[in-house]
Amino acid sequence: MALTAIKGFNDILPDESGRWQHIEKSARRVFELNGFSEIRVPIMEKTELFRRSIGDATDIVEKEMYTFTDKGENCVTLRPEGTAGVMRALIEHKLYVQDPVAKLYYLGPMFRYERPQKGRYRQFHQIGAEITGVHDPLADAQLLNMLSTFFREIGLDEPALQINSLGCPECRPAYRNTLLSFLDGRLDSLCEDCKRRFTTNPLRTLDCKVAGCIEATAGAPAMLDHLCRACGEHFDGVRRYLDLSGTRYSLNTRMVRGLDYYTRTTFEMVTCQLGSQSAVAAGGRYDGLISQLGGPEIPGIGFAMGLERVALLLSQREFVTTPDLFIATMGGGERDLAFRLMDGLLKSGVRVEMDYEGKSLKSQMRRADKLKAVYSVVIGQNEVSSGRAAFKRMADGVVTDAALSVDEIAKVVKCFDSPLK
RNA sequence: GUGGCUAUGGUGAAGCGGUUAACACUUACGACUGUGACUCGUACAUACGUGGGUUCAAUUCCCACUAGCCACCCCA
Repeated sequence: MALTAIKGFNDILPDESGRWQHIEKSARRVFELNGFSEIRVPIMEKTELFRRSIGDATDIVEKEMYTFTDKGENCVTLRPEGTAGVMRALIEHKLYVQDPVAKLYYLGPMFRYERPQKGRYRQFHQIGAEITGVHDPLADAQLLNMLSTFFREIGLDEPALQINSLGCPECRPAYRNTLLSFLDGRLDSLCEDCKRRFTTNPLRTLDCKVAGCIEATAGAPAMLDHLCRACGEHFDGVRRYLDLSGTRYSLNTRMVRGLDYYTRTTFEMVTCQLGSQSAVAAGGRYDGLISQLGGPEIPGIGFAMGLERVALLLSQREFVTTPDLFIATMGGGERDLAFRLMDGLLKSGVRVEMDYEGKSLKSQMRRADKLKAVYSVVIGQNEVSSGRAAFKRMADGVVTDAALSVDEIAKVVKCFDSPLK
């Protein structure tokens, strides 16, 4: 095959797009119910934005970004995540002036140059939501509750919510030192990766999957036990509100984050059904990010979920739209009448299909069956002269006689319309 | 960036040195010329990822490349 898609860039074919639309529609409904508005931001930004927000030393910025110089000599990057662009827009348009609290959601493609594997591609899609301008843990809890509700709405019991707190610039450094001295004594029993992480990102060791490391860090100090007073109270507040709203969660004191901007509350929706890509959605609080990007001191919290992963969890489910009526014709002059009827029915909201190429009646009926049309009708000379036709309900073969007018046909077809449509 | 596995039609696959490259699904047409589903029949890979090599002979063995998948790293 001469021309193929780029590695890690996938087509979403018609048999999958229904599932994607189901996810997107549900997200919009749940988020808008919670008072979130959609924001649409560019998929490319100045590279500087991501370096400043995600963190220069993170893997994303160091080796995974699609960065290039455009024809005007600007260094630009295909967005590897959504929060940075949304915060840039918030600051650029001073959205916080009119309303100090912003609740925004976005959806669209993100790009990361990684080695593709299950549930992880170079172009992938996220739906995310952000609340800015609220310090109170009530915001954290509402966001988490909304996320859980979303998963319930699309029909998934999994994934499960896990939460943690990463503290703030006040208490994290001290904890980091505590952890370092703990690990220092056990360096020998850690895996090669973790030995490297000891200097680069010691918190990550808590998240290591190697058995030896899990054993060695069994009694490791947890950030949760080392939070400063303010962070501790905040986290207690989050938990209290989660309980009040009946949002189920568990603590995961070993959860860490890949982006530098996170503070305090962090969370993940995890599943065990997706191999190593256990996080279906993740996020946290980023109280320092907006000021770091040149905006005012405004706190924020948000999450992003990976649509490919959600779609994978939903992959057993069918999402197809079927025609209400298939019009078969005998050929010749009836096709004009059939086409006019189809046009009228389509305009009144009835999903109609008819044969395009003058195939045999048998072929047409087979097609009606394959498309899972609810009704079929054959129009030939008899029907043209009588002005009536037999509408056959495909599921059980029951036939209803009706006049060949848009209104009459719509009545027949609609009365069988399931309330789900 | 590092490993492992795999590459046969629209799809799922059998074949593992000489075959008309099975079988099933899908698709098309027909048996049933004004009615689908079930059944039956017919048709549908000059072709086995690409390039080399071994051999009288390679889809089958070897090498390289490329692609895909899975895992690591990291992440949603």
